[in-house]
Amino acid sequence: MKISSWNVNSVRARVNNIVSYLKNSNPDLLMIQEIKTEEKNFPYDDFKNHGYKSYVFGQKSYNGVAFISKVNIDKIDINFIKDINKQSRIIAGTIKNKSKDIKLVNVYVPNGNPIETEKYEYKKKWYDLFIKKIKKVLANDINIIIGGDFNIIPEKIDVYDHTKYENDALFKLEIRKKFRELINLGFYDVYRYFNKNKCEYTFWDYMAGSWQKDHGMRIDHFLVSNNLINDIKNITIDKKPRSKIKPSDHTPIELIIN
DNA sequence: ATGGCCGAGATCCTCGGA
Repeated sequence: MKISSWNVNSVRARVNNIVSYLKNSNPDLLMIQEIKTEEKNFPYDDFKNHGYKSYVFGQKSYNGVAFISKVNIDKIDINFIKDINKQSRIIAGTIKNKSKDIKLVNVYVPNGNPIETEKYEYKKKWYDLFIKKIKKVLANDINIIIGGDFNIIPEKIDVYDHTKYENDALFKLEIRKKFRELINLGFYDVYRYFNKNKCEYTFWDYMAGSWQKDHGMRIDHFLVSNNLINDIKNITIDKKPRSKIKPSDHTPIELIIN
């Protein structure tokens, strides 16, 4: 089974790119973030025409997450944490793979910049609430996949020039520690597990010719609970969608489960 | 060295993103 995650930066502006990705890459399930629209304006039919059912947690203009899936997703949960700013940032659900129930958590974590503002405080609080909730979930569900835009650069190797990001909400030590804290509950950063020293990115800013210069960062991740790691066959970053006309600034990351 | 974009939504600019 192929599960992908992609911050699409507006689902309505990206319908053609998303459909083309579904046709070319054929994921069984795609987690998308930053859909920037309410459920009532979600382009359900465009994906339905290609055999995908959508499960949406939207918001007007900002944020919003969804599953686009060929496999059935049960127990959809749009109240995973109590978001202090009432923003639509997490949709969870359960799928069956072989005989295992797997809990999927699709996240769009707050950016947090600039750091001397409420936005950064919100990001830290959001992570604290999320970590607390995941700890609770682990008591009942042993097979968990957390995918999405974590807005964290885990290590120096994960950004084109780490010296520029020491005081950035994506790379501050304090925020990278939240990522470690989450992983230490019992998860693997799957990309890094399979690629010990590889330098690849999932995001390139629209500005400053970042894509052309490969000034990117790895901020979109798949974490899987320890129980699942031996079921993971591979993980890849597909750079093609970032090179298309009218691209998102992020590109998909794809997880293959046996 | 520096700065360079894009989407939504209500106008002809602001906010947010990373």
